[in-house]
Amino acid sequence: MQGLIQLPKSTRHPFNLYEVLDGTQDFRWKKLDSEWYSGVLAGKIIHLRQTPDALEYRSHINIDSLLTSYFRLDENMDSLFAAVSSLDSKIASLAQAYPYFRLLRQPDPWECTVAYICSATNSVQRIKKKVEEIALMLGEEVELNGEIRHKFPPPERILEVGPKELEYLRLGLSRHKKIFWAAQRVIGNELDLQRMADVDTEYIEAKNELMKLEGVGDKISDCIALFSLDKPEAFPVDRNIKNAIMVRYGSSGAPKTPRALVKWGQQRFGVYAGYVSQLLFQSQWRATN
DNA sequence: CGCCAGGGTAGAC
DNA sequence: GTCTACCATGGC
Repeated sequence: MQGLIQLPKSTRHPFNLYEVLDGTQDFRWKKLDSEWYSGVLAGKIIHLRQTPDALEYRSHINIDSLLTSYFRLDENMDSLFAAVSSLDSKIASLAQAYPYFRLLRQPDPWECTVAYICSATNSVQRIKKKVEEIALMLGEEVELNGEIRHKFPPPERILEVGPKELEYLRLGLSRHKKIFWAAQRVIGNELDLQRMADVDTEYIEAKNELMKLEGVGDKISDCIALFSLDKPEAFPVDRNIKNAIMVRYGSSGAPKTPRALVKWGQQRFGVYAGYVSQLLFQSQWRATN
């Protein structure tokens, strides 16, 4: 079927599909041609393009609510940025410099967890390649308009095939074992990702639970919490964020150790910390790519 | 060939 | 609490 979703009318922060999907948060989007993108979201294959005032999709079922949630189309970016801008003038100018900025709400915390375990010490291109290879090898096939993609394999599937199978993918840093152990914890109910995504589960509890996984420390747990668990106070700090902060605030305006930077960001930006982290990342990313 | 990338970890202090 | 060598792989 085809679907059409009217886009929110914001002049300051208009929606731009191509800017958003070119971002580095969700690794499974592919360009089909000059207009259409292909993705696999919540186990559904989706084709997407933007018309002047709407988001157009092809899929097997109605995914209006899935896409509205994913792109946070019900969120008013103007008032969000007005609120952050009032806290900090440097962030205010970043919001102006990156009007197409969007924070995605990824529907599958398991996929997000595996993807970000793969992200450590890897380039975006390589993460995309490896995540796609995991889906290709172990995920169920899905088809739309002649295009074949694969769902991201659930933890059950990882457990079923064991770590050996993943080893062939050469994920590096013993990640085949880390992903297998993560699947074990999820299936054994030691880690309840659905509960972590619940609004009643505090950010800090979700983060502590995630950090019990091998290969998940401060930065990656914050990425998972921010991107797929709806915890906006998460403030992932990597080299890009650190550099972006150093450039703007200097050594006297901000701390230098990663741990202290997390605390600094969260105290300064509160429930907007995650948005600010992504904005800072964006600026650094665009400057070096 | 060797060097580097760069987040997490264990072990050092 | 902080510092550092190491991890596995691929790009250069």
